[in-house]
Amino acid sequence: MAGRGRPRTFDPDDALGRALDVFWERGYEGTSLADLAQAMGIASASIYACFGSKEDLFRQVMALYTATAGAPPRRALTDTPSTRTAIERMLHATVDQITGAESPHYCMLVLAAPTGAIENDAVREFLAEGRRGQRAAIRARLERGVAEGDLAASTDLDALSRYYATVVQGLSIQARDGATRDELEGVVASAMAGWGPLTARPGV
Amino acid sequence: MAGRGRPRTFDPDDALGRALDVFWERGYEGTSLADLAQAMGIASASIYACFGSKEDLFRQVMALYTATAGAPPRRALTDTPSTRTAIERMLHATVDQITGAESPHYCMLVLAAPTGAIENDAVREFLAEGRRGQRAAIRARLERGVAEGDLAASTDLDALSRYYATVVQGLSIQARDGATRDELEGVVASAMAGWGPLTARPGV
DNA sequence: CCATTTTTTTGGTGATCGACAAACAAATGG
DNA sequence: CCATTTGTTTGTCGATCACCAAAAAAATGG
Repeated sequence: MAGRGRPRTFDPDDALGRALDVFWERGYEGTSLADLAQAMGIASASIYACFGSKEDLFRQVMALYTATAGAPPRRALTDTPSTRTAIERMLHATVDQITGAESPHYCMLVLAAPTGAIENDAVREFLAEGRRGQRAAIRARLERGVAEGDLAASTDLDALSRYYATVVQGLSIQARDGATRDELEGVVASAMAGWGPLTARPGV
Repeated sequence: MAGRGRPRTFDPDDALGRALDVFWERGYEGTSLADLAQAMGIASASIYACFGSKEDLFRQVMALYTATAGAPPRRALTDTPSTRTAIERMLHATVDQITGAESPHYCMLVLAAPTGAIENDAVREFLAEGRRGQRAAIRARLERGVAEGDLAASTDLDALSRYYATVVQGLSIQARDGATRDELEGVVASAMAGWGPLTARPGV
């Protein structure tokens, strides 16, 4: 085993983690290959040999990001029995994530590349697809609530899921602007205040 | 009057409007001076002579943006007697603004430069300051509601203003991802559903 | 030892970035 | 007509962009 040629002098997983740090701090377009090469401790030619283009590397970085930073909110959504509590815990997990001391205060899916040069359209669409996935996950959880009799069948799942997706994404802007964890908990509490009116059986 | 030297061959206000279009489409870092020069119909040297650096131009563009695109939500906030209706109309005006056919579907204050290279920190802070102004305007309107007896004095104005600012900013992501006007109206309605619980006098 | 395979190192590609200097053009004041 | 002032045109600056070719290095199989 172990292949034939010259062995790698770096750990690709470790290098990917360092690339994540840089992309997280500066966004997609704000990060240059020189930045990446320095942070990853390898020459840019090695980046191309191991990860492909800058865009390829970014997609692999986002896969790592989704698997790590994205896990807690996703788990809160699926692992909580009560639908209402599932949404609430998902929001709290999001706040936790974007106010941590270890990393920049925003969700990469939301702010790593919302605008930019035309040539990077594919990257923006890639992230937009991820965000649509966020909303789809929320909607799926609400559907499950209806199926389990936890939520009135008359609930407007489109509106409700989009509403909470909007809050999740707005939180990143707030955190980026310096809002504290406590302040964002207040936002979450406010966002949950509408749960009763929004899920009540109409006309009953 | 009319100065001494050679007269300008272009209208600065018109050129500023064209610069706004480009910055709006591609964000701050995604827009190059070549893009601007072409859209404004003048050489880049003329841009420097008339507007200063790229950053200077962007600040003037944002002043124009705030005065035009930013006016309807701002007016809805101040010109509506009922506090609740003022917030609601502000949200509707925002949805109107970011789903218009004439311009990209997002608020520049929110998405023109949320992340990017370190050298553009000043621009990001400039926009962050504008966003904090958004929330301050909402808060000021709520304070007025309290002063006018329209809102219970016990209302948590910090949390409430931050909550609606979060929704306003989240709407830009939703619109950018293709949400229709009707879908965003549903988000606004959902966001307003919490108004009653959030403004009720506690323990009464 | 040698051929093969794979990675690293080195160095540089053309393109584009924001910004500006110098030369030229068009107006006014005298 | 001429000096002055201001704007435009032209050309280009050094830096940086994403990307890659060529050569050298380090492993394996025979």
